[in-house]
Amino acid sequence: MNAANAQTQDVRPEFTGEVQRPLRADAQRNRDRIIEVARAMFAESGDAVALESIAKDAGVGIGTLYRNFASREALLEAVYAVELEKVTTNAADLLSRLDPESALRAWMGRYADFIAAKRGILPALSAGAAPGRRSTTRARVTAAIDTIVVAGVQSGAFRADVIAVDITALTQGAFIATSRDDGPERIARLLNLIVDALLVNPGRTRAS
Amino acid sequence: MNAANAQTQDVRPEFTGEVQRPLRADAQRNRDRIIEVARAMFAESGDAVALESIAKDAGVGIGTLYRNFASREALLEAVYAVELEKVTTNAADLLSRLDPESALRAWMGRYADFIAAKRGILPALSAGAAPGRRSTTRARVTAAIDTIVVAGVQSGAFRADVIAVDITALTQGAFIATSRDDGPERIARLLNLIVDALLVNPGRTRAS
DNA sequence: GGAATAACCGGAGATACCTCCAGTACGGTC
DNA sequence: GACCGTACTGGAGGTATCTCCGGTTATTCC
Repeated sequence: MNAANAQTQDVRPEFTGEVQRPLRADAQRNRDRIIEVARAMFAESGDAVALESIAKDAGVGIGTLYRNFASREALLEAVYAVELEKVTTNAADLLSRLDPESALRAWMGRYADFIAAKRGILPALSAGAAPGRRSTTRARVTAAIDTIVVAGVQSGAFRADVIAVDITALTQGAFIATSRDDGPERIARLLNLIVDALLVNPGRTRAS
Repeated sequence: MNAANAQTQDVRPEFTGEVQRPLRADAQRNRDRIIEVARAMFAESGDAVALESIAKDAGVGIGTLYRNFASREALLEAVYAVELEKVTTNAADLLSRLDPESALRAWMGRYADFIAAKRGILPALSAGAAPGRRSTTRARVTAAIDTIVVAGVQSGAFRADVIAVDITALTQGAFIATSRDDGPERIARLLNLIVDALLVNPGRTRAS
């Protein structure tokens, strides 16, 4: 059971925009309906909803749900993809108006707000780190961070030996390692520490 | 495993703040046997062992296992408690031989080695962050880190506004947010970033 | 030693996750 | 509009987690 074939190439990446091979019309309908129902049920009943009840409400069998979303985490990713997109695409905008350090802090603040509102996505973040899995969430977040990091390195504000993917790991790790009970100021402190670690000259921004 | 039992005796699941009566003799025997069997099976078959098979091998019902360990994570914590203790008690020793920064780096290295060897404990770390749960693992790790952090703040090497529990969160987050596939150098990079964030004058240790 | 009474046992059962595959129906072709 | 290949369906079933409670022991008190 543990030596299952990890090469399920049939797994379709959850990508809202582009489609690599169009689904059959009925399949696309089912897929859309599952996401829609899942979003509604997650919003109403929290993140502990049974996948079977989502499938039932969407009028499909559990098998159909699992064919589209290989795991609960994959479904979570798809459900929150639209809202996450707003956060990630914001990086370039922030960067055009702020210096890299401020942009990174601002971006992380928005990301933290998103996570705070959608804590149900945390299992997807954990799963994104797992060996075999592909996480589009993680890839998008890393891309957003990379935009800012590159700018910061070029401007000389950030250390040159820093990699965006490491910042993603630390940031998501900070979310996972804290709970809802910890207030937003706790998360803010952790994120500030992470940003401080990137700065060539961190002295000036240290306060609190 | 000779004197291992004495160590796990007082790690009762719930602490109510009151003095707790010792377990009944048969209950204590069962509890010890469960931990012993679990340790053996985790070591042999990895962390995906069914709890029912652990209970069976220990000669108890699944109900008895769950009465002693409210979840898989609680059992993992108990199993690895002895080895974790070696890591946490090491902090004071390192501190007596090294400056705070070096001690922290060395300690984190040992902690990382422990995690790498016992990756099965990671779910317990995640669970330790959950709202209602009490994690003795997390408390012990934080105590160890605190020892070093306090020394570093006093010596002026570390920022004064830093809290051990935040370092615990970032450190454990770094473990959770990476996978076994990421080599040890990946973890080392993340841990170094965390330590750098604490330093008042980080410039000198930055190399790579 | 022999009740009395907590404390503890253990496994059946409820629930959820995920897999598998025989059957169904879509969409291109003629 | 009928045919055919195949993409897709859906739910039964296997496995694991965790709960519940009638029954069984250990311990205490006489």
